[in-house]
Amino acid sequence: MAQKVQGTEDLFGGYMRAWQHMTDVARELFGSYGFDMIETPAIEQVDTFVHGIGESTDVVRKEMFRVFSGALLDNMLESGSEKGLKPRQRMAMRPEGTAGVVRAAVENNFVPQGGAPKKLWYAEAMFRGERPQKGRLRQFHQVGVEWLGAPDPAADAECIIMLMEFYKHLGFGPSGLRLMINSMGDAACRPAYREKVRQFILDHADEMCDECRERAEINPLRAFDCKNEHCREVMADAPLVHQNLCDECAEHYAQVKRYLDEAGIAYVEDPTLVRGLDYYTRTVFEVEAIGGGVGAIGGGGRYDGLMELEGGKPTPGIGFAVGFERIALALAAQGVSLEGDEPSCVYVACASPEQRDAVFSATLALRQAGVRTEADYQGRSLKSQFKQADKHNACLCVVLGADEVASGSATVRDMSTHEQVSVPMSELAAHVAARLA
RNA sequence: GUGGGUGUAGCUCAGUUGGUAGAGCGACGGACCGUGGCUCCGUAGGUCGAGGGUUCGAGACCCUUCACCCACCCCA
Repeated sequence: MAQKVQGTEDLFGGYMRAWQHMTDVARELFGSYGFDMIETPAIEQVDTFVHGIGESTDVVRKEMFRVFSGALLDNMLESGSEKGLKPRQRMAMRPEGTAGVVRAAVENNFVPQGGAPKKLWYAEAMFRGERPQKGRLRQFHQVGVEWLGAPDPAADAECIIMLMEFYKHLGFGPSGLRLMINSMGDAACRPAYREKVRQFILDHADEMCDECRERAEINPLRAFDCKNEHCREVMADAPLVHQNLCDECAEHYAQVKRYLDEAGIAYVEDPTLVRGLDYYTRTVFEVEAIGGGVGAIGGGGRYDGLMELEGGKPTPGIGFAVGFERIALALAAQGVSLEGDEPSCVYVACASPEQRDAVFSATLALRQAGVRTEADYQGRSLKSQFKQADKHNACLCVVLGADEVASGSATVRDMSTHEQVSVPMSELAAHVAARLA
């Protein structure tokens, strides 16, 4: 039997409705904050991700699905190298949303010199070549926002407020989430801090794991996240970012916190919070679901240097992304289901096959009146048709039998009260539509 | 990439020291034949993931393979 690709899922039924519900909530909430929807291509040039996400990150180094045309791939296999390919021939499936949106912003000049900020949101599939496990797929879905051209710390705070509001609308209780924030500094202070941490690790190299020694050169800040207990102990004495922020970054961070306090947003400051994508500057944040065992269900931050990395003019930016699959798991762990029932409908039944044509006419009229209508297409008995009506969540059942057809009427049964009324066929659609309204 | 686990009816699973498969739920049908959700009765569904081996005989044992799940890493 044909099989789906590892780590991918078919979205259908209640699960599909859950994803749609999430995007509906996003459209409404983000729309009220002035965000417009954007859809960027699922494939981009590799360089778009390398420049944005960072060459040293795991996401870029080993998790991107590279894409080549068949002919190109044959040539590469023959020559044993992808050298000589033009940049636009080197493509990858997007592993996250920000790089592509920022690329689109550069290309379409969304934020012209002196122009107003651009606020965008998206709901798309992302692709990462990881081993699947709980809350981790190779093709998964994210909803995210990007707010470009707004350096004000109010933007950071509003982003976080909107994110927390989003979780609330999806059904998370106030105690079900933990928001963590941090500042990573900027081009003025991060390099020096990074060097301090690098030096610290090198000074304690003999006490730390191999991985952390490697991290010293590649991404020293990541050593704070090491799972090795001893490394954690050592890193507890490492210089913290808060004492090493430049004045501008310190004030920005303080202002963000003041705004969050005013909005009544609970947060935990985590000086070791280091997001895995290199483009972040200053404010970073992450949201964890308490229980459910899926870890982070959303995160984001400021990326004031990213537009330049993608070849645009210096333009500040901030955004976040949340994972649909993980949110569904986390909510389920808290006893909340995102999955909706099949919407209710009107079922048209016939007492015997002689009335099949009348059923056809009635369904036609009902659907033209905008009513979600179901009928039998297997020649089932009337009893069985009623069972089907139940399965389809019918609120009304229209019955057409010999008597009804003879008198030009229809029997309309209310499925919950069992009340039945006779309605002239010519008024059926209007009658049903009125009762559903 | 590393480590652990599981693959038996549509679903969740049981299958005892090897004797060619069962339950619950679901589906379908029926309970005086133009009326559902409850109850009762009945019916149908399985190349036991795939291939090979040991054996008189394997769902159970061995090998190979595929798929999925979980954990590490990293992240949503």
